[in-house]
Amino acid sequence: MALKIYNSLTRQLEEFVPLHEGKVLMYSCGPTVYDYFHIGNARTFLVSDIVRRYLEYKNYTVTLVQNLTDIDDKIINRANEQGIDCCQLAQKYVDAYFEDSSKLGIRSADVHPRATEHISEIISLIQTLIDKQAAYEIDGDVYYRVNHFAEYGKLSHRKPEDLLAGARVEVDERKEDPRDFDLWKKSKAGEPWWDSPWSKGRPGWHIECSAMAMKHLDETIDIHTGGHDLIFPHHENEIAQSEVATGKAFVRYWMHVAFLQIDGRRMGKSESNFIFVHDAVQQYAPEAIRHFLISAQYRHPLDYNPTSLKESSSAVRRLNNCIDALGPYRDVAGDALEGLNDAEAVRLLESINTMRDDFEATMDEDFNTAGALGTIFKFVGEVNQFLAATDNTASEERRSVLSQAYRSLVEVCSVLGIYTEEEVASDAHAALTEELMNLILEVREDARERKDWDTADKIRDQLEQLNIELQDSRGGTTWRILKGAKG
RNA sequence: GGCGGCGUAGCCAAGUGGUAAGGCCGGAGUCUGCAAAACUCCUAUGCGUCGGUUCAAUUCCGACCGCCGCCUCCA
Repeated sequence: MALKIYNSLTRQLEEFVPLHEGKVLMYSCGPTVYDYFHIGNARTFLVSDIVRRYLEYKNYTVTLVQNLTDIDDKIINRANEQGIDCCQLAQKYVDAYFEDSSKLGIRSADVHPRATEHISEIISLIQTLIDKQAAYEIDGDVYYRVNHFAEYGKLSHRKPEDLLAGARVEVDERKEDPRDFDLWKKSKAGEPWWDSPWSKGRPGWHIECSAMAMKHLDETIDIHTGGHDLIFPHHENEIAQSEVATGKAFVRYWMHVAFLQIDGRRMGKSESNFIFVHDAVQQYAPEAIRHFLISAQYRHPLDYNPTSLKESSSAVRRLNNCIDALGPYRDVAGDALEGLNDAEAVRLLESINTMRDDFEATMDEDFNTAGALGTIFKFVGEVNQFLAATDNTASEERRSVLSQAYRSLVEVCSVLGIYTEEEVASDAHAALTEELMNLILEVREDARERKDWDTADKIRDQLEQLNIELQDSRGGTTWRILKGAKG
C-alpha cells in the first residue's frame, strides 16, 4: 500500500516517495520559546510526531529535526518585561517545552537546533544570498529581494500583485519593495546582538529554518510540517531563501496543520483564548488529550471544548479496559495459527488482520487519524465480544489468538500514542503492593462470604479514593490502578 | 479585494456515485449482593439550502445561506 500525502505546494494528494529510498528527512517548525505552548501548538507538534511514528511503522528511517526559535522580538520584549536575560527566558521555556511535550508523549526530535547556536550558518547563508543579488543591505539591516525570485508565492498561491494590493504590510521606506523581508536585523540599544559583516544584530525569523534544515538534513528535504498560519509568510520565505541559495528544491512535501479552534475561533496567542498544555495535563490524561487532538483529520479545523476532552477520556478508558483485559495473554507464545479449529478464534484472527489492513489503508490516506481511530475501536468491540464468550479456561488456540490481538492493538495504538505500555512493575515496592492487595482482597472476600456488604463496600470505596478500582466478577475480584484518572 | 477551509444523528467525527465507520451521551436488557466493567438491543430514509448531471448523489457540477481562517507576529 502506498502512502499519500496532501502537499500544500501542489494542493493535491501525492504518493509519498522519499528522495532516498527507505529514508525520510523531515523538518518540523518548533516553538518560539517566549511562553508555554498551548494545545493548538500541540496539535501541530503532535501531527509531526505521528507522521514520524507512522513512517517508522512503515519501516522508513526517519531523521526529524525540530527547531527552537530562541531569539526573536517577542522573546526580547518578554524578557524586558520580566527584567531578565533573553537567554534565561528562552531556556526556561525550552525546558518547559520538553517537559510538556514529553508529558503528551511527543518524542524528542533527533536534533533540536537553536537559532542562537547557528549564527555562523545563518550569516553565511545570508552572504550567499547577497552574493547572488537576492539580498541587499541598508544601514546594517539585510533584506531579501523578493522580486529576485520569480517563483515567490508558489506555496501560498499568491500573485505578487495581490501581495501588494493587500498592503497590510508595514511600509519601511528604505526597502526596495514592501514585500521584502528581514534576513538580518541590526540591534537597537539594549537588545542582544551577534557580530556580522553588516552590523551587530540578530537573524530575521525565517532564515534560521533554512539554515538549520540545510545543516542538519540536506539542501532538499522530504517533509516539512507546520501550522497553517506558517504557509505565508514563513514557509514562503523559507522557500525563497533556500531555493535561491542552493538552486535546488527545498522541500518535496509541505504539510500544514489546520487550526485548533475554541468557541469557533482560532486558538491563538494573540487572541488570548488559549489553553496551555502545561495546564491541560493537570486535568486530563495525556492519552485523552492526544485522542482529542487526533479525533479529526489534521487538515480539518478542530474545536476545543471541555466536553470533547471528556469524551476522549471516556473513549481512552474503553480502550484501556480492552487492552488490560488482553494483558494476561500478552506473553502467550506462538504465532502458529495455521489450521485453527475454533471458529470463533478464526473469526478473531480475521478481525485482527482486517483491523491492521484498515488501519494502514486509512493512515495511508494522508494520515487519517480519525478514520484510524474508527478501525481501532471497531476492533475493540470485536475483542470484547470474543472475551465475553471466553472464560478463564481459554484453549491454547484462543489464548494464542488473544495474544496476537494484544500485540496488534498495542502496536497500532503506539503509532497514535493513545496507549502507553506500562513499565513492568518488578521492583520490591510493586511486589509489596501486590501482596498487600492480595491481603486486602482476601479480607474483603471473607466479608463478602458473610454478606457483610458494608465492610466489602467500604474497602472498595476507599480503594477507589486511592485510584484503585475493584471489579467483582464470577472469576473473582480483580484490581487495577486507574490510569488517566484525572479525567 | 485575492486565496482557502468548514457545515453528516443530542455532541464529536470518518466516509463513499449504489444507498451512512467509530467514539461520547441517553434509553431498555443480560451479568452482579450492590457497583464497576463487559455484552445485547435501540438512537440520521438522511449527510446546510435550492437547482442540475446520472439508472442512481450525502458523494460530481452550479447557485445560494451560515460559520471560520490566511493575506501583519501567531502552530
